[in-house]
Amino acid sequence: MDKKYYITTPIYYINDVPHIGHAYTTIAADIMARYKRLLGFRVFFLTGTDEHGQKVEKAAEALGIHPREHADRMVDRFTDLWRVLNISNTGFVRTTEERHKKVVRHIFQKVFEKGDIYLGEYEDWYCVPCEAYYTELQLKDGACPDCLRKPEKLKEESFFFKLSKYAEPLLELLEKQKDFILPDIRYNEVASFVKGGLRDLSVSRTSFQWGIPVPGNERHIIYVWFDALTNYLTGIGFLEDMDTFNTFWPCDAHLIGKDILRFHGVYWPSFLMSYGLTPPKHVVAHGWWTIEGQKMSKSLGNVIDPHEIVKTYGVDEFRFFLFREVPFGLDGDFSKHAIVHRINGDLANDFGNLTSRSVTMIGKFLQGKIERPEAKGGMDDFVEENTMRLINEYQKNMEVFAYHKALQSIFEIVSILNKYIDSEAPWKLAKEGNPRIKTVLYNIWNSLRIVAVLFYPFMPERSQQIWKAIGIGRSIEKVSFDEEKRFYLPDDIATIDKITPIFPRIEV
RNA sequence: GGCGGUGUAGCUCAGAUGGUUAGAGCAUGCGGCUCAUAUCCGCAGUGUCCGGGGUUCAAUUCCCUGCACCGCCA
Repeated sequence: MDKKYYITTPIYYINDVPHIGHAYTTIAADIMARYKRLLGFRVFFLTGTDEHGQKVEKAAEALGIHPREHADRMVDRFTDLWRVLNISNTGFVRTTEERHKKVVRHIFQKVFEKGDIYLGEYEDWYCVPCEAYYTELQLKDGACPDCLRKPEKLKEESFFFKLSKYAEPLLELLEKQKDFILPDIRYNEVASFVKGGLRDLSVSRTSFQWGIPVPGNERHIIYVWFDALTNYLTGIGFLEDMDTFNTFWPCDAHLIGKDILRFHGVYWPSFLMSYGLTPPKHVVAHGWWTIEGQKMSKSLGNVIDPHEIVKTYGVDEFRFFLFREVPFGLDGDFSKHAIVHRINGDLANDFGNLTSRSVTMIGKFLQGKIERPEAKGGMDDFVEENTMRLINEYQKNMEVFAYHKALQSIFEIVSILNKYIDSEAPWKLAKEGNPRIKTVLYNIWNSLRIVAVLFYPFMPERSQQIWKAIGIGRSIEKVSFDEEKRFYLPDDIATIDKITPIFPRIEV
């Protein structure tokens, strides 16, 4: 059976400058995409940009240009960053593309014909910067409860989606797919929201023009979330290329920030059920990053440009830090001290130094040639057994996006290897002319090769460098995980010599 | 206000269907090695396991209550 995997990031709103939060979600998706490819899956990895809405319209107006032109300028900021961060997406949707508008109109039309969308009227307060609607009660002293800016009062004719009709089906979905929402801590949040009763959702606006008009009633623009969520269908060829679409739908995982959980955990599956498509398998919500202990905000001026971090610390180091530092799902704090600490402690001292000492010993004691083991003893079996055990742990954790735990498993192997080197003291075996030196270095070489594979989804470039350093010429991204997760002796290893540190210490 | 969660070593956290010495990483102190990026390895710790009450032979682990913090909703 053909193994396939479909993973998405949200489409990012082009009015924001890409920051650590965007990078985080996208790297998280990239890690899974790379991991699944190693396992032999056909992966579709989709990201994109959300380009409609009042905010874009107003920004363009302020610049005196057409919103489309504004969007064209802004979208590069995202694609540039993805290139810098080594994002391996296979698709990219812009909501202004014709193929997308076609899909949105189609879905809207069908859902309307089914009777799940009807014309009504509502009165609400709308906060333009937040793109959010509030009832009179939700306002805080007449201001937006989120950003405290003054909202606009709206009384409009609007199309409504019969969300209320889907409370029961949603509860059934949540009951049937206990892992629909990941991590667990977010599950109740969605469940209790649904249990609290759902009111019908306004899915059109007449207050601005920049968007996709409602079919048959062009005065109305389709609500940004109805428009945006639908990108997950567009991206894999819905309507245009149904073969591809049918291969990859239903989606395996939508990665999102916790702030848009409701849209993905409640609205999106409802839209899909109404249209008649299977809801996604998982919605994975992660936490937020603070910067040096403070909430990220434009007014504080502490929004960090990911380009800067990459320039200072390196792409892989940045990718690594984000998932090593914080349990996936929880909030985290980004600070210079923390990233330097992680790089020096985990990467330079523990892992990098392990690589250096291993490579050097193979060069010195075996003249750069790994050989088949002859005699066993000491901790030899312990190393192989535990490497195998920890590979399993790693895989279990990767499957549920517990990246931090997966990384912990890798570092347990690293730690075992450092202890192993110490207890077996290859330099002594060499001096004694003990043949077990071959066994010990064979084991170290094998574990190290595997560790590089395990690290690969997180640090693709560094992993490749390590493979090269231990004499493997193959491209690490093309290997089969199952082939590599065993101890063996390939016949095409290059001579192994010295290396310059792969993760140099950062002196402070 | 309603629902849910959390509160364990200096810091970040793990953990026990209740039962002998409650764990890991980081940070701190001491010792060892020399293959290695002044890296690595070993040892040493310290804890009213949030407060109060209850169930029990026995609770930090279960129940109730209080406090603090967090999330979602209104």
